Amino acid sequence: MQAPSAPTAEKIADHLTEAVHEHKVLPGMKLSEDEVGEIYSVGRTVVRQALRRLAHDGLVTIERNRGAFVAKPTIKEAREVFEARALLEPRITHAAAERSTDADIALLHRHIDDEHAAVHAGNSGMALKLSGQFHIEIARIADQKTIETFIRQLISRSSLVIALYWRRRNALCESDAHHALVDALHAHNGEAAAELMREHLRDLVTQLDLRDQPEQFASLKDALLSP
Amino acid sequence: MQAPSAPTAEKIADHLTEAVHEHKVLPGMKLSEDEVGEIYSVGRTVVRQALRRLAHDGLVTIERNRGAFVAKPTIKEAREVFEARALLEPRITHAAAERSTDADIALLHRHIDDEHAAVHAGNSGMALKLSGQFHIEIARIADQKTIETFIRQLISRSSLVIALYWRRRNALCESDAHHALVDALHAHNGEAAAELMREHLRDLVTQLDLRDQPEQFASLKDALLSP
DNA sequence: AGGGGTAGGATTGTGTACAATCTAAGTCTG
DNA sequence: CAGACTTAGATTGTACACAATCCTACCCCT
Repeated sequence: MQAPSAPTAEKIADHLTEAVHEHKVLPGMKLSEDEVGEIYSVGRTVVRQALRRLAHDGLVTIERNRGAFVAKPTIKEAREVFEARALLEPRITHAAAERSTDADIALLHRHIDDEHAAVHAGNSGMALKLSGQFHIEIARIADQKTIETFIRQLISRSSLVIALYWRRRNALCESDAHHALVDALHAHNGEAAAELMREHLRDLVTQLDLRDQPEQFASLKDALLSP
Repeated sequence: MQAPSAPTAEKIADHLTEAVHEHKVLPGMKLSEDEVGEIYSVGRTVVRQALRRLAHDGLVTIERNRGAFVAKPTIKEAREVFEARALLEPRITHAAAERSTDADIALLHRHIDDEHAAVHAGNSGMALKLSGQFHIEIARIADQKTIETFIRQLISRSSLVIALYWRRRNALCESDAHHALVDALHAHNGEAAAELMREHLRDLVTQLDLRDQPEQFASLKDALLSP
C-alpha cells in the first residue's frame, strides 16, 4: 500500500531525517534527486526543497553539479556537536524539570519502554531513534522552541557522529540514565536533572572514538592541499 | 558598477540578511518572488531557494500561496532568542578569550571604530549591523562553527526583535560594552569576558519593551485602523 | 602497458509554462 | 446602503524542458 497523495517537501525531509536517526541511511550515501523523487512520487522540484532543508540542518552535503550526500562530520565537527549539546541540554533539562506535567512524564516513560523493547528485539536502529527523540522530548517540555530547534539539529548530527565514530556496535547507551533523568524531572528537581544530563552526555562522548587522527579526506587533492 | 552576473541563492540570502540587520527591510514586509528576482536579475527558482533558506533561519515566514514575509517574532519568541543568546554567548566569549590573536583584536577594534563612525554619521542601520557582526566575529574567533551558526541565527532574529520592541529609536547600545569586552579578550581573561558579555546581553534586554501585551497585528491595515 | 585526451551518458542547475490558490474589486440582492 | 456572492487579476506551487557540468569508459598515442 503506497502513499497515493504526494507528500510535501517538509514531510519528505522529516522522513529522511528519521531514516538517518535509525541508521537506515548512513553517512556518505548518495541521495539522487530522481531516486528520491521516485520513492515519494514527487517531482524533482519538491525533492530539491527537502534536500536543501536537510543540508541546512547539516544532515546533507550538497556539492554543486554532483548531488546531495549524507554528511560525514569530521572529528572536529563531532566534538563541536557534543560541546554544543553539553552547553544547551543541561540548561534545557533544568527548565523542563520545572514545567513537566504528569502527561509529560508518562510520555517519557513510554519512550523508555519502547526503547527497551527495541533493544530487546535487536532493532538497534529503532532504539537509537527513540533515544534521540527522548532528548527532543525534553526540549519540547521546556517550551523553548528556539533552543529546541537547535537541539533537534544537534541530535540529527549526533546520529551521523555515532554512525561514524561509535566504538562497539552493539552496546547502546544504557537507558538507565534516561530512567534516572525522568525521575528527577518528575520530582521537579532541576539541579539533579541537569547534572544527570551532563553526566549522560559525558558518558556518550566517552563511548565515541574521537582520537585525533582518523581525519579522512574526500579526495587526494584535499589531502595534499591541507596543512 | 552593478553586478552583471547572476548571484547565487546563497548570495541573495546573505544580502537580504544584511538588509534585515540594517533595518532596511522591516518585519512584516512582503518579499515577492518576482520583485526580488527582478532586483537580482535571477529567475524565481533561485529566489525561492534564498527565501526558503531565510525561512529556515527564522527571518522569513512563508505562507502557502500567499508568499514570503519578513518574520514578526512574538514577545515569547523574542524572550527565547535572548535567553538562548544568554546561554550561548558568554560561553563562546570565554572560549574566544583563550584563542584570540592580535589580528582578531585588531579586527574587533576596527569594527568598533566603524560602529562609532556610523553612529556619528547618524546611520543607525549600519551601526546596528556592525553591532551584530561584532557578536558574530566573537563566535568566529572561538572557532566553534556549530555554535557560530546558531548565534548567527539568533542575531538575525535579534534584529527583528529590536525593530519591533526597541524602546527609544535613537539610543543605540553603547559600544562601551564592546570596548571593554575587547580588552578582556585581549588580556585572554575568559571569565571577565564572559561576565561582560552576560551583562551586555542583560542591558540589551532591559532596553526592550517585552511586556505582556503589545497586541500584534496580522496586517498593516489592522495596525493602522487601531488607535 | 600506461597515460592523456575525448566523446558519451548521466545528473544537477535554471528558466519558463501551466495549474492551483488567494486577494480584491465589482455586482447583485434584500 | 450593507452584505454576500461572483469574477478577474495577481501570486505562488509544481512539473517539465533545456543548458551546464561532471563522471565514466573508451580510444589513441607514446
